[in-house]
Amino acid sequence: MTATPTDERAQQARPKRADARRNEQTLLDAAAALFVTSGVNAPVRDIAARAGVGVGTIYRHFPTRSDLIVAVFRHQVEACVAAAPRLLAARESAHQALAEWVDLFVDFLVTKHGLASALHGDNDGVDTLHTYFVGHLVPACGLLVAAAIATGEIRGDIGPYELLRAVGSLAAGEGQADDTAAESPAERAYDARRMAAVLIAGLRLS
Amino acid sequence: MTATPTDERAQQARPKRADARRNEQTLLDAAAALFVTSGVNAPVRDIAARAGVGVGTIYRHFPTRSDLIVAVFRHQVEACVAAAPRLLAARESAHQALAEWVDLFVDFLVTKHGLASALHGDNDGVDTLHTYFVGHLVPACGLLVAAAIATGEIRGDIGPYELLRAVGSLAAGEGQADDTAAESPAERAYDARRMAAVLIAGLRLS
DNA sequence: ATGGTTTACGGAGCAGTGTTCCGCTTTCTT
DNA sequence: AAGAAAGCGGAACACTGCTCCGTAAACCAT
Repeated sequence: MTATPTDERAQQARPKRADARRNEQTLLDAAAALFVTSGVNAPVRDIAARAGVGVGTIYRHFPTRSDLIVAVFRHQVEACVAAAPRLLAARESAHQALAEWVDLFVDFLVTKHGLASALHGDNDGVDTLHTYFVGHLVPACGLLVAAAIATGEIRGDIGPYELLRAVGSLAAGEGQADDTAAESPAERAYDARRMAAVLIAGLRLS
Repeated sequence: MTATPTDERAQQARPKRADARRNEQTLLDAAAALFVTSGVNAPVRDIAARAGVGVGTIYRHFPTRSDLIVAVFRHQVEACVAAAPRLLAARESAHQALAEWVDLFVDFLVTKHGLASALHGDNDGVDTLHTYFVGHLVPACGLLVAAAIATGEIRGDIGPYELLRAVGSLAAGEGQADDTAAESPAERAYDARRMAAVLIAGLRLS
């Protein structure tokens, strides 16, 4: 244990092979493209084929599908996290900031085919995905919730975790077979943003 | 087309064979039992094995998984439908009746492994399931919503269909890996009933 | 350059799904 | 009892996720 040089991983214990780095990026691009057209549950073989690699290569770089999804959406999640304090500072009311942030979050989820559903872990290795999202977004959401509680705008017995889960669930509902162009008054199509807004409204103290 | 006797199907054009009727019931029992232990996505082979029939027999009686699910839960859905007018008559406030009915509905969904998720149609032949639920529950929910709108208790721009979908989505969120026995104030575990209640509260006119 | 070592790749193959199809069995009718 | 109709069983196919290991590529020392 002399100086444990391996701890200094930042000093590239040994950089990955060139083709490995190239393949990782290629895979990310292929996955991102396929996620748009076929949703986050696109077959592994398809992603591999699109990237021009074998399936083994995918599993080496991204052991579980969650790892791949997280890698693809990392930037957008971080942007969402960063928006929380910004909104809080820019808006007059904390509740208003929370509402807008939730809208942002829902927008992010519904524009990715099945991302919200994937969060719901029907599958097995979804832990990574869930953990990542919770780990990053709960603090951001918590900031806004705490602020709104402090100003007495919303009830104090709802935690950011459950709120996030609820909003995520509402977002998962969108994207079904809903071609009722009729738009009749009482049978309006499902809109996750609207329902999320209702939920946030329900947080208010009477 | 003389008298078209086949139209009078109620007059048993020709009753199903005895073994067919027996198998259908056996399958329903087997499916119900397996749905409890393994969720509504239990493998077709398992259901067939438990009923002691071949997989072909399942597909003959229930062409899609939705048909089977609908058949298994028909009674409970009808009970839920029947509860709506009863609650409306028994409660002072329409909003209160709506809240209790939603609670009933959420309870029904969360006690069936993955039923709510199945409603969310990741799969293909979920149309039947979705159609059945919507067809029966939207009117029931609509009754309560209309009453609450009429009394001026809730906003008038939310339809029963989207409300039902939202509640179903919230219910789908429950049943994850959530063993946080800690129950810390801000990180409370997800409870679909609580969140559904918040949603219903959000319907109120300020 | 060259040889040896390490790293990474490819894709065949396994296991678990849903779904179809058709020869055989059971039931019903006469 | 015999023929016809209805129903059954499960092999077989298609499509998944995932593993494993022989082979190829990249790297490093000389």
